[in-house]
Amino acid sequence: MHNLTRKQQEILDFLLNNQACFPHPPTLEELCAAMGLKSRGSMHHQIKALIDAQLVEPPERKQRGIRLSQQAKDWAADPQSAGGLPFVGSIAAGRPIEAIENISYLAIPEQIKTDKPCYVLKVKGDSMCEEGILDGDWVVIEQRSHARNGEIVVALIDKAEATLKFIEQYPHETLLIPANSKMQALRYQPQQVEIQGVLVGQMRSYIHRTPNPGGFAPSADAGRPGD
Amino acid sequence: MHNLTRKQQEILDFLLNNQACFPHPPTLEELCAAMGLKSRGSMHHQIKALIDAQLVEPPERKQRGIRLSQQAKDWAADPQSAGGLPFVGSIAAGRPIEAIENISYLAIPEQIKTDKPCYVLKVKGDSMCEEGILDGDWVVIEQRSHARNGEIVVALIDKAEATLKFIEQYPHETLLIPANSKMQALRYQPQQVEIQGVLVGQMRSYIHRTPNPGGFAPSADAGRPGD
DNA sequence: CAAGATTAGAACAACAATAGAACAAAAAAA
DNA sequence: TTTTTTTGTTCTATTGTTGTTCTAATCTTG
Repeated sequence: MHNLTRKQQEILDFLLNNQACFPHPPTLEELCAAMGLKSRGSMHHQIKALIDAQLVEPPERKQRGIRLSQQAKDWAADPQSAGGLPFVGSIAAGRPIEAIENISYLAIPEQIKTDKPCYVLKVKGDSMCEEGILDGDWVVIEQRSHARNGEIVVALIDKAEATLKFIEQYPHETLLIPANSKMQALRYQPQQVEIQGVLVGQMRSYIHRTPNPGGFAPSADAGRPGD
Repeated sequence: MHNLTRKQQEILDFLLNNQACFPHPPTLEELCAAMGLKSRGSMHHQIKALIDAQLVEPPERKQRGIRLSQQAKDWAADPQSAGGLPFVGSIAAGRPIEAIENISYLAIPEQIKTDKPCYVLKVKGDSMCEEGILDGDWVVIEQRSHARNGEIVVALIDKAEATLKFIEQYPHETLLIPANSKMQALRYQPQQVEIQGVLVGQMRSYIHRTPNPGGFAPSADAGRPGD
């Protein structure tokens, strides 16, 4: 996350500190003037880096000036949560993602996330239990809109329901496959299924967990030698 | 671990104490000026040692200034237990814990650890797969020598083999119960089993994971309609 | 003294930052 | 509408900065 050069940091700090000074988002030229540069191209080079770092909104070929991303503003408001990933809500098969009100940030170890933008969801339900993803687990999702077959994705179905499943995409249908032998794979038209991210990490707390959850209670007599 | 020379310690202290003074991470030259050296090369010689000691981020030929590693910052915040947890090795059922040479420290989220001393192990084997603990997962273990029935523990058997299992302790025997229906519970005399810690957290990376691991591959024909 | 630590200084390669030109899309003006 | 201006984008060449390596000299410590 902190792979900014010193100049990029300087520009970012400038944008954060002088946010109020500009009535409208500044253009490249205005920024050049404000920071003493003579070439728009040079400034763009720096801004591009900030866009890649998700700190400035990508303008998508419109001309509306340089605007800081929400992430950058959050980061300024709460430097503590720097590097943390947003915990955006919980996902239960068959419902929209249940967003939480106060977005909090979790410090996620490098090992279970990627360089790209990620977010965290809490899992509800057992549709992936045979993959070791249980009710109450956190999952780290890399934000992207495409996936390879066999990956586990957050899929939005008919723009209404969100679910965490294995995905298999074929020309004329998309399969969403649970990891629970009691459940069936779901068939959809490709255009019904919108990928919202791909699973890159998972974690679980055993601190407030009931000893034997999830229907996988280890029955003591399973293989228990007779006396 | 800390085989630093005097000068190296001095520079490290300087970096720790003056962290706030530098708006951006200092360059070698700035550090020279701040500490009264005249040669970048000399400063680099010292910084190199700190990089080797994992106390300064390796810049990988980028130019983003001298930045302390997370480990160094944690160490400063709490010299006793350095924020991150020690990753001490891997545990496979039926073998001693396989210690690794260079103990590294992982930053573990608050949510999956406790206030008490913890350490991290990598899991090998599928003996707990039905509890959602798969081969290759990391587990966070709270260091203690007793457990309640139904907790998952790191148990040392006959002072030789280590294993991760559910525990059930009775006056005259101790059961170590896997979460894998293909495996059997193990019976021991209480004095044969030494508890080395209790599971408090777990995490998993899907980044370098083969799509369908662990014998729980989602068979695409489970519920898949015929074409 | 001898070994190791520290330093200055030069030289180098990789990277970063810049200006400037040219282009395309959007917005504004005619 | 058409024309003009603004704005973001891309590209190249140039310059400056930074980390790195090396050598030799100096300092410290047992």
